Amino acid sequence: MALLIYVVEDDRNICEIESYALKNNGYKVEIFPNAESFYEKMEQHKPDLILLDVMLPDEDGFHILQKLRSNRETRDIPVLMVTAKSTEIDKVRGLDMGADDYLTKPFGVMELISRVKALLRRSHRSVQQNELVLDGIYMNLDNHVVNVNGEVLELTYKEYELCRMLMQNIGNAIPREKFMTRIWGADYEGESRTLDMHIKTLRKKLGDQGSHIKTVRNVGYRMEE
Amino acid sequence: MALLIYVVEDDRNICEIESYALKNNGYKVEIFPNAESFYEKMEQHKPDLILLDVMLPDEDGFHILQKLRSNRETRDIPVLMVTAKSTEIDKVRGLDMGADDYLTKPFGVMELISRVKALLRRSHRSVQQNELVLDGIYMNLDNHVVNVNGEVLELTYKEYELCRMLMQNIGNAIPREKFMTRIWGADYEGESRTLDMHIKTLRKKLGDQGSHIKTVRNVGYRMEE
DNA sequence: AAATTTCTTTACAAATTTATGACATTCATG
DNA sequence: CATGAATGTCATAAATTTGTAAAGAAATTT
Repeated sequence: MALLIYVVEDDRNICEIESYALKNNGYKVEIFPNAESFYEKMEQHKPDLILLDVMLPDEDGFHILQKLRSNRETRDIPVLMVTAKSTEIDKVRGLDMGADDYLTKPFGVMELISRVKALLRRSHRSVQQNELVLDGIYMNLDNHVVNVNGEVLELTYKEYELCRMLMQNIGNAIPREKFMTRIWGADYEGESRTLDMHIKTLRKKLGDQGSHIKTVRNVGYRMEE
Repeated sequence: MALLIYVVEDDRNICEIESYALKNNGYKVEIFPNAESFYEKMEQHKPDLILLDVMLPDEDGFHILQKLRSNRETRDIPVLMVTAKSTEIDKVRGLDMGADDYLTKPFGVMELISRVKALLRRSHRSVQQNELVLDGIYMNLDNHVVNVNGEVLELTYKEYELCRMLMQNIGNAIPREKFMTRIWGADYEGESRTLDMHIKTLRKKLGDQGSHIKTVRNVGYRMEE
C-alpha cells in the first residue's frame, strides 16, 4: 500500500510541484493549505510523513511542529520542514525543535524526493506497525485498538476477531464456516444465530461505517469499500 | 554519557573542522583516514553515528555504506554522507543506497551540527526512553524511582516491573501471557489470579492515577491516557 | 529464629461477554 | 406473489473472565 504524505503548504504553485513529484514516485498525497484543516485531518488519520511549510496563514510552522512533538500519537511521524528563509539560524531552529530534516526554497524536485525517501526509510526501519485501514475504520493489531472516525471503539474479543478477519480480507467474501472454525474453533456444528448476532453488534458499533460489512447470501460476509 | 561519532575522512583540514565542531557540541569523536582502519575499529566497537566521506584512498564511500547496510549489526547506525560533488544525481544515489542524510562540501559548521543532531534524535527517539511519563505518573528507570503526583511511590519488584511494562507500551494492550513470560519467566502454566492480584495492588498504590490501567478483556491490560 | 514483607493461591463475588431459541424479516425463485 | 430458505433481531440464560479478600508460602530483614 502506498505511503501517505500530508503536505501543509499555502502556496498553490509549490503545492502543485511537490504533489506532482511525490505522486510520480508512488506516494499518496493530501494537501492542506492551512493549519486548521491539517489538524482536523490528523484527528482522523495519520500520515507516514509530513511536509510542513514554515509560513502559513493561520499558524507558525514551528508551533505546529512543537505540538506534533508533544503528542504521543504524532511524536514519531517524520517531519520535513520547508522554509523560504535560508539563514542557517533558521535551519538550526527548525532542527532543534524536532524536525527530522528541512528544505530551503527553491529546491529541486529530486532533492525533495531523496529526502522524503531517506526519512521514510529510517522511520520504517524502526517501527513496522501492523495496521488495517478502510475508510473511517482503523485497526492497530499491535495495540489491539480500533478507531472509527477518529474515536476509540471498544470491541469485545469476538467482535474484534470478527472485525480483524474482515479487515484482513477486504473485498473478499469470507464463508460462514470459516468464521466459525477460525473464531469458534475446530468443528462447529448445528445452525445457530451466533455469527449473525455478532455481525449485528459489530455493524451497530461501527456506526456509519458499519455498512461496509456486506452480507453475501449463502456464503458469508464481506468487507467492502 | 557522550554520544560517539566516527568520522571517516582523509582530508586533514576537513577532519579538523568536523572534529572540532562535534567535540564542541559534546560528542565524542574518532577519526579514520581510510576504510581499513574504520572497519577494524567497527569490529570492536560501534558508534552512534557515522560521518562518511565519499572519496577515500582505499575504498568508495558508497561501497562502505552498502556493506554497513547489509550487516545486521550496523544496519541501524545512522550514516551522514559527505561529498564534494554537488550534482543532484550523486545526492540521490547516496540516499537511495541507504544514507540517512548527506552534506555537500563546503558546508557550514552549524549545518553539520544540525544534521547530526537531527539524525541522532531520530534514531534515539525510537530506542530507549529512561524517563517514562503519563499524566501524574513518572518513572525513572535509571534510578528505579516512581513518582505519583509528585510524591515518591514505593513499589515492590513485581509491581515495578508490571508498571514499567505498561508505561513502556502506553496505548498498547499487553497480553497476559506476555506479562507472565516476561516477569514470571519462561512458561508459566495453570490459571491463577496472580497477575490480577498485582494489577489490583498496583492500581491501588497509583491512587487516582490507577485508572489509567485498563483491562482488555480476554487479552490483558493497557496503559491509557 | 522471629518478624516483616512480598508473593501466590484459593474460593467466591462481580462484571462482562457470549450463546441460544423464538420469532421477524428479507431475498431469490418458480 | 407465494414460498421456503437464509439472515436479522431480541430478550435472557449460560458461560467466561476478571476483581477481591483472606490465608498460606516464600523470601527477606531484623
